[in-house]
Amino acid sequence: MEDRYPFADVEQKWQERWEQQGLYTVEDFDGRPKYYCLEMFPYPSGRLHMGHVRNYAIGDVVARYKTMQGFAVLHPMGWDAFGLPAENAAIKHGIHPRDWTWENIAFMRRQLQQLGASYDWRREIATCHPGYYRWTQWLFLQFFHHGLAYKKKAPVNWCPSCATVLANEQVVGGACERCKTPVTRRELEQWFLKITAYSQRLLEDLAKLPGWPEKVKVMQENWIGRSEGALVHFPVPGHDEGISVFTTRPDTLYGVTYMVLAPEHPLVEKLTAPEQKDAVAEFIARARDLSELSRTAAEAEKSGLFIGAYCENPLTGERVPIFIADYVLMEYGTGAVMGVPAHDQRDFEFARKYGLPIRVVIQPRDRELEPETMTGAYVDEGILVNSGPFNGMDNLAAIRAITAYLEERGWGEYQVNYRLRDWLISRQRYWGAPIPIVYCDRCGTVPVPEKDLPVVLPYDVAFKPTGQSPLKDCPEFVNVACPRCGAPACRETDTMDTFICSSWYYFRYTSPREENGPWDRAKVDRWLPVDQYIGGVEHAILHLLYSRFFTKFLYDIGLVGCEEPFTNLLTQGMVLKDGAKMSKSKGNIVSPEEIMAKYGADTTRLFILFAAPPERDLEWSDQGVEGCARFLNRVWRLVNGLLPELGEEAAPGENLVGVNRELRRLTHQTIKKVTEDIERFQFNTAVSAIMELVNGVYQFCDRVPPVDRDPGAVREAVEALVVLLAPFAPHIGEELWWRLGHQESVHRQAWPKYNPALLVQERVTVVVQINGKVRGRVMVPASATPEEMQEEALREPRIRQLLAGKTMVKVVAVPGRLVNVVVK
RNA sequence: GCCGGAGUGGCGGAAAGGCAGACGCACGGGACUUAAAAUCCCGGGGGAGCUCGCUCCCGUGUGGGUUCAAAUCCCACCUCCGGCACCA
Repeated sequence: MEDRYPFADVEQKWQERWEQQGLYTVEDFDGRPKYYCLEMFPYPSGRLHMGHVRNYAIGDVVARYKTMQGFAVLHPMGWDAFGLPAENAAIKHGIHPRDWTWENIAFMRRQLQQLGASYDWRREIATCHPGYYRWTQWLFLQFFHHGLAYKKKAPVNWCPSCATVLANEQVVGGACERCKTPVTRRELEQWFLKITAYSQRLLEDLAKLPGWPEKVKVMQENWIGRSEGALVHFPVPGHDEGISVFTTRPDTLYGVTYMVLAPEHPLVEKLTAPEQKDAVAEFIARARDLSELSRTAAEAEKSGLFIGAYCENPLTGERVPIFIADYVLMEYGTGAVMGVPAHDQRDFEFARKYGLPIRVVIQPRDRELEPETMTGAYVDEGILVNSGPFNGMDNLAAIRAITAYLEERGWGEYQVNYRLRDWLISRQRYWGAPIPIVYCDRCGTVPVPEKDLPVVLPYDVAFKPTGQSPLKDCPEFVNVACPRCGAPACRETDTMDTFICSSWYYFRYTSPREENGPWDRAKVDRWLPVDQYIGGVEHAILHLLYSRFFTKFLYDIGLVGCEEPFTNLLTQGMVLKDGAKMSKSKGNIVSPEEIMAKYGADTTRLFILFAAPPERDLEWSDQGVEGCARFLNRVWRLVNGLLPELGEEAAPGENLVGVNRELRRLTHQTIKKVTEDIERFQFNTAVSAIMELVNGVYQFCDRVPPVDRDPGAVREAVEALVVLLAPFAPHIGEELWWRLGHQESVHRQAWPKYNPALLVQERVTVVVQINGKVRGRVMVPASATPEEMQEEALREPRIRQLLAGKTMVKVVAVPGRLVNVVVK
């Protein structure tokens, strides 16, 4: 008999058969309730890494489990196929991005099939396919027609190494997310999507997502960064235009002793006094040269410069000196900040450095602040002083009162401000979806008509990171007749940020080959929203926020019926080796190919699911993998060894007692545990429970001679084992299922149900505690009442001995668990 | 600085207020074998006592609290990880 599971043969055999049978194809309308299980699609970088394996192993368990529960499960896979690495490969290795990408896709698709993942490959999509990006372009035009795609000249984050613009989201700590080069600033004409129009809804609707991890919701909340306050207008004597500032603390308005503008603020040039012009110009030049990194670097000294001009505090008519300082950001608020040194730490430091007055306008209730002796700003609550008509008012009340006062006089208004900025989508790159816009001298900016989509990427293009799109050097692409007037015109040569492509792919899976629109509405309504989305936490902000934005927009224009795309979200942890993320530079990469070649897909999957709960980081262990291989061999031997005595289908005997009854109890207990654990995504403990079942059946066989075994009870245990294991280790599950005499895939079986009556034990051991410490245990009938348990516990000689001479204060008895005797 | 999350044996981890350490890895002992591998069985939190069966004490980052009972709940603190960060 084979004593080793021949994984290579078994895996290949079943993968071929599953494909022939179309085991994983799902029809759109088949009467079953739907379940949409989605894993984040990969960038086709070349080959799978362990993070992918983890992601797709988790998704596969969920998809198989839900299928066995009777759902029609949509479980698709595709490729986030546009992006920079393809172009870098072109530059480095002289291979065309398109060819490179399609080769990678072919290789990685093969790897996913080898993993045994249950995808409906008929629904495969790739964002770089014209049949897909045609609709990416079409969706861009919908944004355009609704005024949510616009072009403006803007200071942008520029990566000198990648020679491209980066979205704010792609700048991490002042450096390029991809290559870590410090980001600099440039002024360019760029396309934007107006995500800020959805700030409030993106924030509010987080409350409608109870199935998302708190962590992710908080990260999005911080990213959107809502703050409430007032917009206050400070007139500048001698000028028509005043300075507007946003403040969250209008209650401190009487404490303003200076004003600061961002160096880029348009008013700086107009307001600067003649004698300060040179100094200001020098200051601005220095600020511009500083990269974003050093400018925002930690607690850098705040430097500023008086521009020789004054504005007026609208509440007091007081003269307020105007500074420029690089700590004020043009991108946030109005690019101007009022300085209240007494009640803002940053302003306090700035005022001390430049000798500006500090005026206390909020006094704490328990002491008196003196500007001369203060060592820091007072930012807590208190009572207003030095604040004209508002003296004596509680500062929280004063926020509202002063805002109302400003509004009455037209000096300001209540305002909500967001940190979120519009989404810059232009990329000066080749390998992306072309922005479907034509520039005509006569007609201006003209959208490409829908009938002319897709705007196809030309194949013959030179790849040089020049800072402008390689498409600029491609006359066949650039030169086009204006769609409106027919005159010679030029195409937009920038391509779209790849995050656009991945913001709507989950809709496309429902109708992947649809030609009359981005999707078939009935199919989107059938499948969406995604019931379970699974992927890395690194997408907590970017991808997930953009996808939510797209969905809300599409809902508003009537193209989809849901406002949130992903009902439940599981963010998996990283795969670590020696405590660190696997990376080339650390040389700690474990390749899935090698592991799968050595141990097979089932062992690889099993280990990765068993080693840690899915949300936590997972420490790779070669010995742990070895242990999982050993376990599958153990299952293999157990089931094959029992085959001869199992015979035909047989129901477990009625009213079994003793060991056979105990075996049935173990079987049903395991079904219960595994079901509950999968429901809450505790795959590691689900696998443990299956291991315990295997250990239990081995022990049963060891202790009970064949004549005493109930064949039905044994068959029940073995079949439960195989069926419960199947979502985790689909190949060995299938093979053993057929060996057990079945003629239909294990993956089409109904998920087993446990019988509660069989879980009940006649007698249970309960712990007896004295003052909370375990001092003994007694056997009682499972149905024993607290009183009976107490009686039984107090009859126990050892307990009586320990209680001798003590006064019993009270006794707590928890049925089936314990008796606790409290004594003095 | 602000916001999250986590700290449990040699290791990965388990315990949804009720026997801390399931399951697995590593380790030790035994069986099988000429031998090894594979496999199977048994044993492991720390300390102390002893009639060798068991008994007692201490143990879930630290200190306090709630409770008959706390890894779990509350308060304070320490450490590590993640996110945001001159946000006005």
